[in-house]
Amino acid sequence: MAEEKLHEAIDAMKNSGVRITPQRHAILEHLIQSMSHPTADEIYKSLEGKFPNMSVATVYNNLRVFKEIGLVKELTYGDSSSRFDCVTTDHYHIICDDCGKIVDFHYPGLDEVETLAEQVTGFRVGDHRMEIYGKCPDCQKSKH
Amino acid sequence: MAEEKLHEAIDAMKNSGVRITPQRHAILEHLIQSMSHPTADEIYKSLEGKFPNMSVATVYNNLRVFKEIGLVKELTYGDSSSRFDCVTTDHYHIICDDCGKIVDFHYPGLDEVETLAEQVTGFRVGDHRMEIYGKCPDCQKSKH
DNA sequence: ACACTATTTATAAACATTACAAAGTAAGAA
DNA sequence: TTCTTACTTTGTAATGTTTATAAATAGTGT
Repeated sequence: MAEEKLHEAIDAMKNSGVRITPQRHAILEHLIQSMSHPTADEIYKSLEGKFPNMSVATVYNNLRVFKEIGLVKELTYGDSSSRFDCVTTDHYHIICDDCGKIVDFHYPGLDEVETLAEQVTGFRVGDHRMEIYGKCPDCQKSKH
Repeated sequence: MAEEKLHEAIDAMKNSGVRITPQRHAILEHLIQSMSHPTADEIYKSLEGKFPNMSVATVYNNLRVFKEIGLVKELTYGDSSSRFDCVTTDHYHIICDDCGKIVDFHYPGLDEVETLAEQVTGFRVGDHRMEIYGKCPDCQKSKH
């Protein structure tokens, strides 16, 4: 499953003429395997073991490359640092206001919204993002 | 119209026990009158004339206060700096991938999505945000 | 294996945002 | 009105993320 996605991603890179380096391989693998939505720094730290000499710049560079190919999406919430999410299936995120937990949330998609937006604004729409905010079950229990 | 909104905002501040300073008044006024979605720095610069001694910190401090009262929303896109939007009526934003222009876009709201999200994830939902991305009419013409 | 070019690395720089302490001021009480 | 107190502002320094740069390195097609 994860193997499969990794191969697909590598194929996408080949098709885009992007070189496959060990660092890129590892960053992608981490993004696919980790169920979380890591920051650039978290990725950097978690690969320190395998790549003691890897630079933070490499992480940022490659996340940008992945974004440009469309393999990865950047999530900019209120916090200081961006989070990165492997684009696999269409899904949205629901975020806890208290503890910051991010949970994937599948929804049919909002094609009608995109269509209406095109008509109203004259834009040619390519994409959209949505996040839902609330209080996760754990934080609801600990009502302080 | 703008006058009215300003008064409402000031009342909201009074009710929350937040002091009304000239700086806060000016920042709010600017946010309401400007049809754009300014960054903290843009607000700071545009008030240089009236408040030559105002600190950037004041702008940030007060934007945080306004956010806490619910008068203002912070918009974090891919760019480096956040943008701030006066909460008036429910609306979404459509953003040009090329030139970064932000256009307001009214839509009935996505209550069903919130409801479904509650059921699926167990969160208690409070809010959501959505942005649509595309190419604005101007940038469509100048096909480079 | 070679050559060409993209990529990595290390470091410094840029940038937005926050922290802090001292000076100033809004707002209610006397 | 004046006083008092706690909240705000200011100026500056610090923090933290992200980008720029140049030299060293390593993929990839031939």
